Amino acid sequence: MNQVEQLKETLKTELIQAVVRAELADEAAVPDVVIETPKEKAHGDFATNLAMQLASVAKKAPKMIAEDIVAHLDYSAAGVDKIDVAGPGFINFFMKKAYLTDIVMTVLDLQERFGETTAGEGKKVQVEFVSANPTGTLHLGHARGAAVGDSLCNVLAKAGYDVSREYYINDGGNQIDNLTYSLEARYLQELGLDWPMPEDGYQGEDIKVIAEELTAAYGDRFKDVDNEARRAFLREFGLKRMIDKLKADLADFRVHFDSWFSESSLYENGKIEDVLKQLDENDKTYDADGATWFKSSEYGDDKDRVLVKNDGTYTYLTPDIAYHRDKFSRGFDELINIWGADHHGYIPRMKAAVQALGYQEDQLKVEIIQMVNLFENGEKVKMSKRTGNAVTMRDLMEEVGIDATRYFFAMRAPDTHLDFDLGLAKSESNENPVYYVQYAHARLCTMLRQGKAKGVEPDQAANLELLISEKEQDLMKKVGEFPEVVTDSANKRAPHRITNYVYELAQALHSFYNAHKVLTDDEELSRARITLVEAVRITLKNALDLVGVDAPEKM
RNA sequence: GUCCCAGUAGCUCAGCUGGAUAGAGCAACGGCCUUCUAAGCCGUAGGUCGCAGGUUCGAAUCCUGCCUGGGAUGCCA
Repeated sequence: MNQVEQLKETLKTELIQAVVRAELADEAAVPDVVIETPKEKAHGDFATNLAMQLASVAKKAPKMIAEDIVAHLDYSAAGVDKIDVAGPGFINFFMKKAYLTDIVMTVLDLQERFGETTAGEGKKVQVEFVSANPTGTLHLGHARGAAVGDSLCNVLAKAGYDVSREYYINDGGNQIDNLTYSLEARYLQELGLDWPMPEDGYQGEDIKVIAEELTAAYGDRFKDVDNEARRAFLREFGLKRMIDKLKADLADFRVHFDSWFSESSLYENGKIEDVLKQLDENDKTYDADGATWFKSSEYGDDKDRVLVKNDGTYTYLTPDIAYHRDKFSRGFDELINIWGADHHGYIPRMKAAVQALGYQEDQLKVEIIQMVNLFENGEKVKMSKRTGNAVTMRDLMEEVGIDATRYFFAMRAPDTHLDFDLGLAKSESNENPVYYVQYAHARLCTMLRQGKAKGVEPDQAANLELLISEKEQDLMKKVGEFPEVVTDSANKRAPHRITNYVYELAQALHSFYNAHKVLTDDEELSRARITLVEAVRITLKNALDLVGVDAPEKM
């Protein structure tokens, strides 16, 4: 447990004791004590609404109750310096300041581990994200999903979950046949044959590029073989190329998966048959109109869903159910799926499937990534200037850079529509929040460098008692919030809380920087401040790591 | 029709398991570089939290209804 949590726990315990001593209520009758951090500094370091909550139990006015509690509180045990009763019955606590300097010491102690919490209790969580079809390039929505998914994984891991990242490769359906036929056409055209593209084939440049690679490597070796043999080869070749490209794009975006799960493996291992059998045994399927149906409406879905079509093939849902069963069989306590908004209507049937297989509904969590609209100069950007096609993830990375792209996507709640301002993301000015926070880190590094040159370095033995100004204390307080922010962000599966925090920390740093000179003639004070500077640097770096943004040492 | 998301300052958004005077950035206006990076800081101004009810000591936050914008609703994947 970190300082701030520790402090709050102690305060809670002492408050309950005070309530009992004041004979306001039995220990069992005391409601859950909520300790909040007031927005207003005049309202102290912490505050509680306990007196208001007790009003009905103690049958007294909240203000009187508050006075009673305060009168019976053991200040020194609670670490409290001063107390105010204010407003309708709030109790405001001004804490002894030693806890702030303890925070700095802890950061120096823990280094890159500062911010870790135990909220996840080691639970095994799998996060499946991106999972774009291996038939094309990654676009805006995928980029957002990648940024959010990866950041969420980082946050969950920091909060004590055992996290596994997985990409589901949809290589089983007929879109792969389509890919094969498209590649076949491009390949044979490359060899001079007049071979038509399939009707809804993939027209993209990437297929042509693969066809060129194919002829460069194999020449006309697959020209005069029978269709089946040629297609089997092209299928495998094309798929591998597409997946390699996805991996490369994602790696450049600093996103790495622990596993790439192949849909077609479910067919090969008979896992689809298995899951159909299990659903049948659980009495969750029936036959009608020549098809096999899943009784998803038993679990709140709008209607039942087809699993096996009347032509004997599976719908998309069927392998997906087998896939989720497989995930659980690998021992995960919880599954998180990050899906594009176009899969939104799919949630109830997947949750139904999970329950029909005997798992709890909330063991599967689905986060929806809402649409991204690109803007430049107030106008909507639909096409890439470079290619004339839809804007891809790689376009974004190249045009605005990885840091800005990842920061901007991590910055907003995932399930809200996002307006991405290209001009803003590209601008190297104070309008751009990415530069603001990176600049803060660079500043910290500069001070540390110059301090080192003068022999002033961070020191656990520094006299931090000297850090008594408002800006210094604000900064220490902000640093101390980090573990709570991590826990909160993980619990709510909301990585944008991290970018909010990063911004606030940078703000507190810049404000401090302008108010005080760190390296002065006063060696003792300089040492204390440079120690604080180091703690802030570590915290800022740790937080930026969570959202996959670089922390530069110079700008 | 049903479901989901959004509606908060001129713009982009935080805040939403109820709490004190609703926050930040940008834009506007006024200050601060002989000082560790001015990609920064300090200040001023800016609001019927979409509308109407309800619950509560207390509602941007919870409930109901409505309005506006976006999206989802296949024996496609």
